[in-house]
Amino acid sequence: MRRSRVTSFDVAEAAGVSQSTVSRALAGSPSITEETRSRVEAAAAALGYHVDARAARLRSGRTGTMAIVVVGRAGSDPTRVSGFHYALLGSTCAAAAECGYQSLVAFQSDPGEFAWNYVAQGQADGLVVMGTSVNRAAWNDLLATAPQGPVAVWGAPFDDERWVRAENREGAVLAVERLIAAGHKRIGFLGTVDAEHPQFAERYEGYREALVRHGLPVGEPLAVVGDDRVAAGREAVAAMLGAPDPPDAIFAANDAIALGALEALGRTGARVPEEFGVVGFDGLAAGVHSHPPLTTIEPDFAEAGRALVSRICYPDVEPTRRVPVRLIERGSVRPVR
Amino acid sequence: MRRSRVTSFDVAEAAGVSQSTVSRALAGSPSITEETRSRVEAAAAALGYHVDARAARLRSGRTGTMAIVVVGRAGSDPTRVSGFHYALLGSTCAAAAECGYQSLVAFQSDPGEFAWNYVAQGQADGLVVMGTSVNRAAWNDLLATAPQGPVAVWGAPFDDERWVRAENREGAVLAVERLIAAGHKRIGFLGTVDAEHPQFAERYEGYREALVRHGLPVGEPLAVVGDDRVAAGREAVAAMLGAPDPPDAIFAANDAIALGALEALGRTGARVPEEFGVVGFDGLAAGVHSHPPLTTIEPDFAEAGRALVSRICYPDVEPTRRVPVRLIERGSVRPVR
DNA sequence: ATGAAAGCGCTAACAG
DNA sequence: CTGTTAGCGCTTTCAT
Repeated sequence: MRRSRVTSFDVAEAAGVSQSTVSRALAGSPSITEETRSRVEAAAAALGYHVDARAARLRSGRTGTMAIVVVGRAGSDPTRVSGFHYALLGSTCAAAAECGYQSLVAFQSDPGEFAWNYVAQGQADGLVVMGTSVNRAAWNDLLATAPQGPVAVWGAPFDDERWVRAENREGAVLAVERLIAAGHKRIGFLGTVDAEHPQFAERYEGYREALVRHGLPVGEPLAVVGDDRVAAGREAVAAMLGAPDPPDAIFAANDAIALGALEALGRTGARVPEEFGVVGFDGLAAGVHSHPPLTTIEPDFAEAGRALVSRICYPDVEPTRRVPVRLIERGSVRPVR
Repeated sequence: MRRSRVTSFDVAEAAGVSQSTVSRALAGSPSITEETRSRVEAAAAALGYHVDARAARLRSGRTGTMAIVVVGRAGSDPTRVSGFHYALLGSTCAAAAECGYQSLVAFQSDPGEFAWNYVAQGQADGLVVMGTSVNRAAWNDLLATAPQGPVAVWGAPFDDERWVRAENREGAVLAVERLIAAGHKRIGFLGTVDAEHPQFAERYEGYREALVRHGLPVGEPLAVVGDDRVAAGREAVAAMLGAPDPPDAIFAANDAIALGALEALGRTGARVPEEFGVVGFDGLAAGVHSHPPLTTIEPDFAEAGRALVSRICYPDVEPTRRVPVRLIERGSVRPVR
């Protein structure tokens, strides 16, 4: 006859204390003698006891869990989520663990699977949403639902008080100054700049700022069309090179676009980095193996995870909204002379 | 004065039914009139009521949650988890959602953070573990802990009854036959084959089988050393090319090794794919942007996720252990003449 | 520093 | 088909 679940009462009996003492001892309450605590811990270990999270959560009202939603492109499966968002997801889970939180993760891309009310359902204490800005339906649904509890957002195509972002402007300045240092004079910007792409707009701002500061011509942003950024980058580069007075370097609004650009450049026979420079943004792992390897601006992922998570773990402290970035030298810009 | 949480009693009162009817109606019990159900649903919506998962879980004993642990390399952060495991993680979360399960995910790489007893703690109904086989400490810890509840495993360096794997042998046959079709005669195998690498051993088996079948010479597996597979692949290829009678094509045990090999090959000036063929295994996204793009064997990720998850959702049905694979033609093998 | 008692909000067994 | 009732196992007052 199999005994039912070991409860804190069983441990209490074995340790010769009350059930509430067991609870306190195992929860690390300071008002428990070290001696009592170790007796309780020994009894718990002997019986193979584990606090039942279901009961603890019901009673305390907290869940110790963070809901993390990764928004993908409409109609696509999680396999095709960008490496950037995977890295950010990983860092966010790690940051949550640092705060003693678990991570409930959901990949959502299509209407019908959108769900944000994890807090209302008692599944989590807060919500982190990250993903591609191109999925308007998802972001609109998030806006319309107005989930309760603390929320932190990365990648939304709108400005509100909940976002966390990379230092996009500063990163763009780094990128462009690197190209300038390599001797490039006509530097183009690859990326759509409009209200739907606030991150790209910030990067364009930094691009402009750096060029103006150095007295170099500022190009119009060359819009990339389509949700497939790589393909978009490929096509945009073709358009750019076909125009009169083409650039001799480009700063791409992100690595996916830059990777597409690199491909197209390779096909036209442009010599990168000897004659043509390329810098991306995001720190994509795929850029390590591209030809040539992609020089890029990488946000500090660990800090990004912490910034997102701290809005939920520490809702009362002033939130960090900007995450520092750094230049990763790989091989798509020639060495500084 | 803020009212406390809306409960099923409030909904019951508003709908003029008993509390248990509310519970049944919202849980989709078939023994509820459609008329009653819609009245309850209307009341619930009007009050903004959501079933409290904490209470439901305590009472029912189930959690509707799957714990997914991603094992990384010792001392590394989640940012450096392989793209393969990210894709598998995504597919597993998606498969869990298909079964109506939530996914609690944890990245673990170092002793001190290992935790497998999610079921004992009432956090999940089962456990999926995936990750790199090189982290012996983690896998040993898993073995030693023997967590309760259903468990499914991908990537462990040992054989037991819980693993799920790709059709490694069949995939290797596909890879090697593709190289043979391209006219290659001396095909090498890049990867360590020993008890710690059961997946590589299976791939070597398929490699051997295909070559024997076609009457071609079977090479010894060329061990790759170090946990960084890319670097290992780079070095192994150098060794292979330095040996007498070097191969004119290689099948790498996985894409990371193949990517390293491609790099080293490029540096030595070998012309891939015109004179030298390379095929990898895993379907890594980074292989899309390598030079040349990497031809590879890709497991069906969606099926992999389902196979893992079904061990937890449907513990009574005969589990699927093998996941089908397919050849992804990219560009590292020349066209069939 | 510890014990006694209450009750979190729900599901499920049992009636009717 | 619906109502009544009894807990699930814990955390947290309130005592002592």
